[in-house]
This record gives sequence, C-alpha cells and structure tokens, in this order.
Amino acid sequence: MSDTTKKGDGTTKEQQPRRRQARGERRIAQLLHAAARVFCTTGYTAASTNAIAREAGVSPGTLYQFFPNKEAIAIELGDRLMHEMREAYGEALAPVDPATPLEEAIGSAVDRFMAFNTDHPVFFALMHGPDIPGRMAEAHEQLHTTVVGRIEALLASLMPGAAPADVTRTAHVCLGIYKAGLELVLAHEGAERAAYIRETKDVLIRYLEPLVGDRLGRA
Amino acid sequence: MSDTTKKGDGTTKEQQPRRRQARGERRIAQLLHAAARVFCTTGYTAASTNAIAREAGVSPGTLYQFFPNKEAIAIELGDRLMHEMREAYGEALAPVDPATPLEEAIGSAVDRFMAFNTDHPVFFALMHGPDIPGRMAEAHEQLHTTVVGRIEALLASLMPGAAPADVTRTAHVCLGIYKAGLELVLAHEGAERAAYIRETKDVLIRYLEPLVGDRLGRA
Amino acid sequence: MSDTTKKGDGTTKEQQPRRRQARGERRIAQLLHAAARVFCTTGYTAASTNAIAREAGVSPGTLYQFFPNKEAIAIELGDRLMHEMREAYGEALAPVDPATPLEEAIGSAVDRFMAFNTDHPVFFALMHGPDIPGRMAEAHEQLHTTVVGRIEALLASLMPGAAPADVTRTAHVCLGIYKAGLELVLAHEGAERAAYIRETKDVLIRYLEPLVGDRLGRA
Amino acid sequence: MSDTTKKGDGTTKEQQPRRRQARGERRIAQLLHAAARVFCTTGYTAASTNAIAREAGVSPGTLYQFFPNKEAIAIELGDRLMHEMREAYGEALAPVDPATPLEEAIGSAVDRFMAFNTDHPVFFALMHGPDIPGRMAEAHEQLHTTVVGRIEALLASLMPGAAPADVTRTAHVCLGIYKAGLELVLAHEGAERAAYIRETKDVLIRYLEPLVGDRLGRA
DNA sequence: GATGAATGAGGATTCATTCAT
DNA sequence: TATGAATGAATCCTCATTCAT
Repeated sequence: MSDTTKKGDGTTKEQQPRRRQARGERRIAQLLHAAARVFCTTGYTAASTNAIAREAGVSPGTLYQFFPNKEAIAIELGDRLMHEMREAYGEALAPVDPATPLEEAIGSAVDRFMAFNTDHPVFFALMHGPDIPGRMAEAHEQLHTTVVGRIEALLASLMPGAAPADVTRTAHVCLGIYKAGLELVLAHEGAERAAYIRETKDVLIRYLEPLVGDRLGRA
Repeated sequence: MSDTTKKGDGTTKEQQPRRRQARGERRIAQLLHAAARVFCTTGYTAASTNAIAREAGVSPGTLYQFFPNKEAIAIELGDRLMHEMREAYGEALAPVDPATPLEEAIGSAVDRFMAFNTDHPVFFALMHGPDIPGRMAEAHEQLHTTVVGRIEALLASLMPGAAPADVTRTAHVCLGIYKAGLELVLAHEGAERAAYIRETKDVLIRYLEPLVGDRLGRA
Repeated sequence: MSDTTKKGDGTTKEQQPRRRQARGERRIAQLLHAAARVFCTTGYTAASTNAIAREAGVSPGTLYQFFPNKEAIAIELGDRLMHEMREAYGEALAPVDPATPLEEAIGSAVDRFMAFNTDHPVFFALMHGPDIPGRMAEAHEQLHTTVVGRIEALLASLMPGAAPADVTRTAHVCLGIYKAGLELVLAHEGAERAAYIRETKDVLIRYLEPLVGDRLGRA
Repeated sequence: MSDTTKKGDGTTKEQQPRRRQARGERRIAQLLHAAARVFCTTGYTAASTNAIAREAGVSPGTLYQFFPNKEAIAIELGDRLMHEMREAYGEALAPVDPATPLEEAIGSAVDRFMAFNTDHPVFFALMHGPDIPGRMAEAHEQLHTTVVGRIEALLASLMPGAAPADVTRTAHVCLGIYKAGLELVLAHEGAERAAYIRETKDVLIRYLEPLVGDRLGRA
C-alpha cells in the first residue's frame, strides 16, 4: 500500500523498476496460483476470470493489468508448470541412457510425472484434450506442443533409426496414453490409484517395447 | 423405432396420436442432428441450447418442448447413438468366440468403432472426458457407464479367471486408450489417420495380450 | 449512513476504499430508488430486474454487481425503509405512555404511518400480502416479521396482562387492518383519502378499545 | 372419443348443438376446476395457462378454444364462484331483518363466508388485493365490484339514513377487513384459525356497531 | 498499479398465445 | 373440437472485458 507513495519526489526512477517488477512478480504468482486453484475446481472452460481474481483477493481490473485475457493466464501457467517440471524432474525428460532397461526408464518417468501431476492437478486441466479434435485452445496448444516435443526428444534416443514422422506419431500416442492414464489416476485414490499407475506403465511399456526392441539389454 | 411395442403389453394404447407425434418425432430427430453438429463444432460444454435451436432452424421454445435442458439432449443423443451402434455393429460388442485370435478380435472391433465414430463424430464430444477428473456431467456419465459395461462384458469373456475389479479397471484402461486413439484419429486424415488406427490397435493388443494369454491359439 | 462505526471496534478498517465505495453507495441508492418506482408501478411479483436496471439507467450487469437477485433488492429496500421510518417517526412505535388516551395514540400512529406510506408507496408493494396465504417471499417475510414485532412490542405495553399468543394475534390483526386501510387510502385522493384514514383509525380504535379497557383515562 | 364419429352421416345438425354445448360445458367446468387448483397452488400471477391445461388434462390449444386468455379464465371462475355463493348462502347477503342483533348478523355472515372461502380457497386468490393500489386486473375488478355491491346492499339496510358515499366507503372498509381476516384465517389451522375468525367478527362488529347504533335491540 | 464499477451480449429457460392438422 | 407443435419476446443471471478514479 505505501510502497511508492508519500515520498513526495517524482525522481526515484532508477530503483523503483526493481520494486515494481518484484511486486508485479508477486502479483502474477498470486494470480497464477489462484487460477490453478480455480481451474482445478471448475475446469478451464467453466473458470471465470472474476472467480480467479476473487480467489486471488484482487480486483478484476488488477488481473487484466497482468494478463490480457483468460487464455494468457492458462498459457503462462502452463509455461511455469513446464519450467517447474523441468527443474524438479529434468532428467526424467532427458535422453535416456541406452543401458537403462525400458521398464525402468518408463517406470521412473511415469512415476515422476504422475507424482508431479498429482501434486499439481492443474496440469490435467491444462492438458485436458480439446473439446473438438484437432482444434485446441491456444493455451492447450502451446503446452501440448512443448510436451510432445519433449517426448519426441526422449523417444528419438530410444528409437534411433525411426523416421521423424513415426517418432512424432509415437510421441502423440504416448502422450495420449499418459493423459488417459492420468485421468484415471486422478479419479481414484489409494490402492486403486496405484493400480492405475501400474496399468499406465504397462500400457506404455508394452506399446514401446517392440518399437525399441533392438536396445541393449532387451534383445 | 418401435412406437408401441416396447412394453410388450398387447393393449397398444396411443393409436390416434401416432400421426400427431410423427411431427414431433421428426423435430426431435432434427434437433438431435442439430445438437450433434453443434457439439462437434463447439464441444459439449460450449454448446448453447439457443445455438442448437438456431442450427435446427426452430425457436428456443420449440427445443424446450422436447427437451428439458441441454443435458437431456446429450443423454438422448447418446442413447440413440448407442442404439444405432448396437444395431449396426452389434456383434462387435458381443462376447468373443474363444477361437478368434486376439489381434483379429481387437482389430475388427477397433475398425468398427473407429468407422462408427468417424461417421458420427458426436460420439467423441459426448465421450470427451470430464473437465475435472471424477466429476462427469450426467450425459457423459450415462454414456460412459454404458460403454464401460459393454467393454467389461467383452473382457469378461477374454479374462475368465480375473477378479471383477481387475476387469473393471482393465475396461477403463481400454476405454481410455480408445478415446485417446480416437482423438488422434479424428485429428488427422488419410494415411496419417490410418496410421493412428493401426497404433491404437497395437496399443490395445499389446496391453491385453498378457492379460488373456491363456486363450486358444495364443499360448 | 454510518460507514465504519457499526461494529464499534476502534480499529476502523477500510479507510482508503471509502472514496471508491462512494460511487457504489450512490449506485445502490439509485438502484433502490429505481426498484421502488418499478415495484410501485408493476407490483413486486411482476417487477423484473431488467426493468429495474433500465429504470435506473444502468445495465443488468451493474444491478447484479450490487444485488444477487430481486429478492435481495426488496429486502434491502425494506430494511432501508424501516430505518428511515424509525428515524423519522421512531417514537410512534415506542411503547406508549399509559396516560395517553387510546384514540390519541392510535390516531397519531396511523397518521404518521399513513403519511410515511403515502410518501413511500413502495412500502405497500413490499407489505402486500403473499399470493398464497402462509407462503411469503423472503423479502415480504422479513419486513412483515419486523413490523409485526414492533406492533407486538407496542401492544404489549397496552395489554399488560395478555398472553403472548394473544398479543401476537392481535398484532397480526392490527397489521391486517392497517394494510387493508392503506390499500384503500392509496387508491383514493383528497377528501376521500382522508375519510379512509379516519375509518382506518376508527376500526383500530374500536377493535383495541375493549382489549385495553383497563388503561388509565379510559375506565 | 366416440361421441359424434363413425355415424357416417353428415346431417345430424339439430341434435348436435346440445351435445356440443354439453361437452363444451363439461370442458369449461373441467378447465375452471383445474384453474382453481393451480391458482390456489401458485397464486394467480404465477399460474401459467399451460399449467392449467396440463392440470385439466387437455392441450393448451383446447384451453384457448374456450377462453381467450388467462384473465378470462379468472373472470369466469369468479362469476361461477359468485353464483355458487349466492346459491349456497344467498340469504347471508340478503338485507338483514332489522330485528336481528348486529352481532348475530355479522357473526353468521362471517361464518358463512369463511366456510365458503375455506372450502373454495380460489376465492382468496381471485380477491387478493391488486399489486398496485387502485389498479386491479379485470378479473379481480369484476369480482371485487360484485362483492362490494352486495355488501353495499347489505349495509344499506343497516344504515338506512347514511349517504350513499358513506355506505360505499363502509362497504370497502368491511371488505378490506374481511380480506385481511381471511388471509390470516387461511394461513392458520385448527384453534388458531378459529381464533382469527373470532377476531375478524369482532373487528367488524365493533366497527359497524356505532354506525348502526340506532337499530332495534341495540339502543 | 490497483480498484471496483460498468458494460452488454449471451446463456438457459418460461410462457401466453397461435397454428396446422 | 382437440391436439400438440411452434413461436419469440421476456425472464433471470453470468462473464470477459474495459474504464474512471
């Protein structure tokens, strides 16, 4: 409230940008957290910007000072989520050591992602398939593209000889399987949830096994 | 389809109104077609009853003469879709002859369903996962339950010794895989689409193979 | 009227927003006036929120920024009316000096209320009996209860020995008489109106006389 | 169903009008009963013509074959109610034998009317004061006028010397008191209802006593 | 930056009434 | 007559977004 006021001079232009930005950052984080909560509670489509602002404890106007529209909130949220994911579980997305058995590679990757996604349920809301096949909202599109890219990179190291188109397709399929598994995981708890994690791994492993059959330790 | 026979009572009430109701029946069909188009264009959530009425070329009031709300439209649409599916591809959902190789069984089932679903893209809109895991709209719930039930029945014949809970879980996973595949299939065309159908089959086959390993012709 | 004092805590939060809220306060008043006009013109039941907004010269959305629904408008309007009434004619509802002759007490009370109600004809709309006996809308209920309570308090001082149930019943009857009289008063003008005020007083006086017969100055 | 059909001749034009009218009469009665039920349940304003038709088990179109609009239904209902009232309790509204004590006259009149009105709660819905003082709906207006006229006639015999304007005013006041009492009576049951009937009588008696003070047996 | 008021088009739904059959 | 389909304006209410302060 009294950050820049009551100083009586109009010349403090060198220091303030820092402050400003810091404050702005805090606001943005606050808004994104609120958005995450609202998206989780109501889903992306049903989430209203007013509700997000309310949840963040700020006015609608303030929200629009930082984001031009609802989409932008989701996009930024997705970006940050990806950053956070990379920081927390970076290696899970890194090219795999060819010596690692596929089961282990997939098992640990799924474990990490599932853990991240159950900790950050927004992810589901943002990855949630488009209402109309083929046409995704900007926000989803962006996140989706990024994620597919990472999976492609991962797969490239597993399927060295495959054509790019095949890698891309396989990546899409893997993501599809993962999202389907995630939905089921999030919809259950306890032992049942664990069972669905297990199933998701199995589906992926069995799907990929023949595609990467010529790897070390599997022949 | 059958106006007066459903209950099997030989009395056959409602003979005079048949002509009158014919118009209504047509309107209902027309409205459901319009709804299907709108659901496909905008997705279920974003579809508005006014848009459906407009698409059907009638006034909002007319829509509400036949359906109490959007939900009811989706439910009826789902019902009819299931009926149509059963009539057209009934045997695809029937218990499988144990002599059929799994690949063939799944291959033909996926072919049939994919064909049906590309012919009736609404199905995807109606099966489209809930915005929030666990909480589905009535319309989705109903269709989902029916479909899962059918898959369970199918699987029961493939996994004779399995615990019901496992069958249920497997059914959910299969449906998840299928929906993920369908989304990809609908998002592509031509050769790419065919490739995705191939992938979907592979995922399912490889996933189910070990679970039904004791079948004839597979040992 | 008093912005920050209601709760009596010396901390006086909300100092900065005062200016901001001033506009809102004005809008609320404006909306309530508009609502009063519309209620008087069309009656409470037939009044539409859009009509109220239009009358106030604002958009529907603005109305809903301040009131969640029609009911709330009526309730707030009733509250303000009661406040205003208490401030303007507070003593008319205060326990009566036992020395005052009944005629005078009732005469002056009716005069005051009639004056207030002809100045604020909304009151009638808000007090207007329920469409179905026994079932009142919240808005009416609230105002009704308050008013009956006041009358009970007044009567309690006039009928010291009476059972509470009798006092309550008498209060309801008095209010009924008053409302019936008010309807007639509002439906007429000039001399005829005055005559109806006279009649209303007479009805009340004659009804209450035997019930408070043991008062000073009347024996 | 088979009233005029399957006779194969188009010449039966003399007898049918009777039949027609008879059937029409039945329909009208049926609709009016339904309307009465709906008016009682929801109040006049909230009652919908569709609801009335449904309650009567006919289509909306049929309703409009007999009544041009909602108002007309209420008017006709009010008329019939008045007829029935006159037939059942005709003498209660007849000029009073000057020898009858006022208490008895009013007591029996109120008893009769209250009995009629609790038996026919529609009456309340139709007599229910206008939403806006002075402006009544046609239906109410008509019934109101008739009722006031009867009361005037009754009072004329009690207040032989009074000016017509005074009689009219007194009649309005009496009706107001009665309606207020009726509302309270209908809102309560059992002993409390009886008590309110008692109060209504008292109010009327005490109000009228001085106005008819020079009657036999009261001086 | 921050606030909260303001917008107005759009959503679901209802209803008195009319019309074709 | 009777039916039930059809209408379309009107209802309440929401929401993304903008604006004055």
